[in-house]
Amino acid sequence: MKKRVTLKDVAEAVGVHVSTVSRALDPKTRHLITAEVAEQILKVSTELDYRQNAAAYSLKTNRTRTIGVVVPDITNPVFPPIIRGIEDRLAASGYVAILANTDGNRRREVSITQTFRARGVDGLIMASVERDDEAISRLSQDGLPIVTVNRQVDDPGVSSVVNDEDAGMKLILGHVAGLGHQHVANIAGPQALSTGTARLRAFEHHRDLLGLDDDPQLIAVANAFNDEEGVRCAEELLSRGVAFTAIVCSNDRLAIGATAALRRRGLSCPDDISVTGYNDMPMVDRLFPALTTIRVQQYDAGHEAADILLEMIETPPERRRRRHVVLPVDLMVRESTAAPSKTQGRARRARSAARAAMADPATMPAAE
Amino acid sequence: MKKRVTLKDVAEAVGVHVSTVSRALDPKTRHLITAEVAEQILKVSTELDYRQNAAAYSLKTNRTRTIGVVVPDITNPVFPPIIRGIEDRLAASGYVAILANTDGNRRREVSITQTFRARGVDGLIMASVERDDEAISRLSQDGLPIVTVNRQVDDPGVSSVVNDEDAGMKLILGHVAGLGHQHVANIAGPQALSTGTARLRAFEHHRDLLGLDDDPQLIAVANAFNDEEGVRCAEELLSRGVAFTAIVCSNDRLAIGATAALRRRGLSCPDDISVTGYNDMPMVDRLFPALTTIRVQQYDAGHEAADILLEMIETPPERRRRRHVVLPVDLMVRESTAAPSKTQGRARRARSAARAAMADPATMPAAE
DNA sequence: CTGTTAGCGCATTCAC
DNA sequence: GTGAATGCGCTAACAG
Repeated sequence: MKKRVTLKDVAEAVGVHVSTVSRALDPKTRHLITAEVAEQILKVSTELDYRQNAAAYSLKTNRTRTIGVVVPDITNPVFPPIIRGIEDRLAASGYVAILANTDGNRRREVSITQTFRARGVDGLIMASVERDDEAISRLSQDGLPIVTVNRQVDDPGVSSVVNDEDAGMKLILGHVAGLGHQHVANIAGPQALSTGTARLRAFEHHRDLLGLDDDPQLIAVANAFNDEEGVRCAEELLSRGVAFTAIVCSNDRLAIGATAALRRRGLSCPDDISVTGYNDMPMVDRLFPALTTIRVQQYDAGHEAADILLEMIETPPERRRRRHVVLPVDLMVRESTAAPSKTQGRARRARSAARAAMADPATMPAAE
Repeated sequence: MKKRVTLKDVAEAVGVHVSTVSRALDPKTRHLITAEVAEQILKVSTELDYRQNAAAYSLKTNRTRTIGVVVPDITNPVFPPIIRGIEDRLAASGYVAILANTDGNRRREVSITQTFRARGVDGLIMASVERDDEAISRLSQDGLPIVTVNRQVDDPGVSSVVNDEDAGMKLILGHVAGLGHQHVANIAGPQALSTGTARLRAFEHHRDLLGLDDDPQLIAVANAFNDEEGVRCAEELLSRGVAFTAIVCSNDRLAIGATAALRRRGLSCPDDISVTGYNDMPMVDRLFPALTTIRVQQYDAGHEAADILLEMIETPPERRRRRHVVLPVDLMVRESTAAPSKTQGRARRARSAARAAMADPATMPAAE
C-alpha cells in the first residue's frame, strides 16, 4: 500500500512550514495566509493528492465527522430509506455513518452506544428507541447530540423526527368511515414504542370524532410489529365475537398477518372485511389484495434527522435547542378496502375460501 | 460531555505506568505482565469504564478497525441482508462498517473509495462492482484488502463471494423443463455485471443440456435489474413473434416487470406463460402470483465476505491469498410456474384479461 | 517484568 | 503572515 501523503510532504514540496499548509487548507483559517501562497499550497496539495488523516484530526480536535446510526434491524424494509436519507445528508457535509442493529434488544442498544462513544462519534441517530429509554436521555444530557427518527422517547429533551401519526390515522379512519364502515377494529402496535401509542391514541380520537363504534373489545394490542402478531390479534378479535367490517392496523406487517388470518378463516379481504396498513412498505402495492395504507416519508425523515443532528453538532452545547419535527403523511387507497357488504353472503365466503389455501405469513420478525 | 478516561487515568489509579496498562489490556501482550498486576489493572479499568481512544489507536497503528461497505443502493431489498451479515461478522471482531451508496454510478464509486481510503479503512467490501472495474483492481494491487460480494470483477486477483449461478439456473431450468416447457424465453440481466453474464451463460448451457429450443430470439437482454426493463424485455419477446410458454428472468424485479407486461397483454401467469425470478427478495412469496425463484443466501454471503476480509487484514500482504467462495442456492417453487397449457384457450385469456387492470410496476430503479 | 522514550499527523498557541 | 513548539492518547522499541 502506497504511503499516504501528509501535511509535511506538502510543506516540503512548497517550501513552507507545516502549519502554514494546515492553515491554507482550512477554509476557516485560509485568510491568515497570503493569497498567492495559499493558492500554491492548494495546487500542490491536490497534485500530490493530499488527504487529511482522519485519525490525527480526530485525536487533535476530538471530532470524528462520524455519526452512529442505530436501527432495530436493517433487514426491515422500513429502515433502508431512512438510512439512505441520513447518509445522503451526512455525505454532503463530509460526515460518514457507522451502523448497528439492536434487534430490539435493550442490552445490545446500550453496548452499541458505548462502542460508538468509544469510537468518538460526534452524534447519534436512533431509530430503535423505546419510550422510556433512560440511557438515551442520559447520553443526551451528557451533551452528546442525539436525534431519534421514526420513534421518540417520552423525554421531550431528546430531539426527534417523526411522522404525523394523528393525521395518518385521521386519513385512514376518514377513508374507512367514508366507505360506510361503522364497526372498525384496531390492531394496535406495542405500547412500549411511541409509534404504537401515538397511533392508538389517534385511532381512539378520530374514531370518536367520527362517531364510530367505540367498543373497547374492538381493540387488540400487538406485542411486536410483525406478521405473527397480526395473525394472533386478528384471531383474537374474531374470537371475541364482536362484529366489525374493517380492521385498521398499526403497520403494514400487522395488516399482512391480519389478512392471512382472515383468509384462513375463509373470509375475504376486502369483500368481507377491509384491512388497512401503515407505512407503505415496498411491495405492499403488489400484494393480493394491494394494501390500502399510509405512506410515510422515510427518506425525508432520515435526511431531516441528519440535518438536525449536524446543526446540533455545530452549535456549542449551551446554545443547543431540542427540536421536534413532524412530517406529513399520505393516504394510499388500494384494493384492501371496500364498502362493507350488507349480506356477508355465502357466495362471497365460498369464493374467498378458495384463496385460503394461499401461503401463511413469512416468519420474519419485525419492529419499526 | 464527561471527560473520557484514558490510559493515564487508569495508570494513576493503579499506580503503574501507562505502558503497563496498555500491555495488560491487550490480550496479546498480557502475558508480559504479572498476573496479579494485570488483574488489578483490568479491574480498575472496568471500574473506571475505560475505553480505548480509537483515534489515538489508529494514529499509532495505522489501523482503524473500520471497513468500508459500498453498495449500489441500500434501498434495494437484496442488500440489507448482505449488510447485516457483514456487520454481524465485523462486530464479533470489534470492527465497524461505514456505508455508502453509488447508485451504480462509477464516478461516485471512485470518489467514495477515495473518501474511505482517506478515512483509513482497513478494507473494502464492494457489492457494487462492474466486471471491468479497474479502479478496484488497482486498489487491490496496492495492497488494500478488498472482497466483492454478490458480484465479482473479471480480474481474478480480487477476492469474491458469489452465489452459484450455474446451479441456480440448472434448478430453474430443470424445474421448468420438468413441467413440460420446451420453448423457454430468457430475460437476461445487464452484461456489464457478473451476475448478468453468469446467469445468461448458465441459461444457455443448461438449455442446451436439456435439449430445449435454442432460438436466439428467445433471449432478451435487460439494461438494468429493474421492473421497467422487465416490462420492456417481455414486450420485446412477445413482439418478436417467437412462441414460448415460459420466461426465465435473471432476477425477481425483471420477473415482476415481465408478469405485469403479460397481464397488460391479457395473458395470465402461470396459465398462459410461466415466469421465474432469481434472488427470492422479501415479499415475492406474497405477490400474485407468488413467484417461483432461486433463493440466494444473502446474509451468509455478507458474513462470509466479512470473514474473508478480516482474514486478509490479519495476514501480512505478501502472504495474502485471493479467495473465491461460491455459495449454494435453493429453488423455491411457488405459483408463477405451471405446466404449459396445450390450448392457450380463449377462456383462460379472457379471465386473465380481467386481472390486466391491476397496477403497473412501481417505478423503483434497481440493480443488484 | 516494568518504566522510559519516541512519534504517529494534525491543529493551535505563542513567538517573531 | 509565518515558523516553532506542544500535545491529543496510544503502542512499540528499548532500557533497565
